[in-house]
Amino acid sequence: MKKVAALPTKADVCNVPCFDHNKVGQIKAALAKEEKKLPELAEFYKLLGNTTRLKILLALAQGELCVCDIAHVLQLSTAATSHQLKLLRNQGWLSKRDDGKMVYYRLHSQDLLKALKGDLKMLEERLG
Amino acid sequence: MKKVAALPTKADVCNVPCFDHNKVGQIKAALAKEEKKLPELAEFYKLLGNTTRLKILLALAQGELCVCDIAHVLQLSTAATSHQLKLLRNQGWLSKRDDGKMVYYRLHSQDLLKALKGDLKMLEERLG
DNA sequence: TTCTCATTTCGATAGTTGCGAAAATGATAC
DNA sequence: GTATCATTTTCGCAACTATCGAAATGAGAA
Repeated sequence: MKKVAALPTKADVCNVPCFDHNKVGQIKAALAKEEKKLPELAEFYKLLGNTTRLKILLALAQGELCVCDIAHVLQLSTAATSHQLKLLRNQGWLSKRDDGKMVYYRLHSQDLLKALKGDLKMLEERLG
Repeated sequence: MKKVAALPTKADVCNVPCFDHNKVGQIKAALAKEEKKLPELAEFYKLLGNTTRLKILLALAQGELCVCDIAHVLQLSTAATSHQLKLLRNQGWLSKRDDGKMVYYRLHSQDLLKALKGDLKMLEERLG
């Protein structure tokens, strides 16, 4: 019966004639497994959905940099830069190295960069 | 002189001693080319930074679906579903096919799905 | 101590988002 | 024609989020 939680009563009979029980059930089943990973994937994409953070990643692709120099590349305050770096660090994409007063950041691995370049290439190559 | 717009005067002499002119200049030059593509890339990631839209894409990976069935898979109203579909369509990732009153959506190509699966795999495989 | 680079906390503002309600569209059926 | 149906669109909002400045705090260097 009630497969749809949001529409408690007569959802499948009266309100939504086009609703195909079987198909929807099938799709839901197929999605069930992948569904668990979607929040993490979405968080990942949210993190990358920002030009400042993308710029940081591309800058660090050139080698490690101190916060101050990153800030100058971004033309941003060190506080704001530090905040963005923290977001990237929190999801495990950056490593830091302390050297006296300075802190140097670098990419934790090349995997992210590879994915990023792959996506960019896909965007550039598509027709429409 | 004034390379940094946000810090009009004496930015490079007094306020920011750690600032390495050469390095920053190098990085900026290296980024110049890729920088133009970043807004588009960020828009792409923003679009994917949402579990509902990711779910739509995975659902359509199974084959074309009408709005109504997608809405049921998502447990969302048709209006809300239509809105999300439009966002995906606007960036060229979906095609639609009219059949009488119904409208069927499908993935415009498999490229997006491939990229998505690639990113997901990368997330799953990383150590940290 | 004092200076410096970096981080963190707080706060505010600006901006975005996701969706409901309702009107509009466009096709079918009667 | 009218009625109905699936979808789209417009409007608007309430809630959430993001980004950053200012200032306090850490932590190392001199």
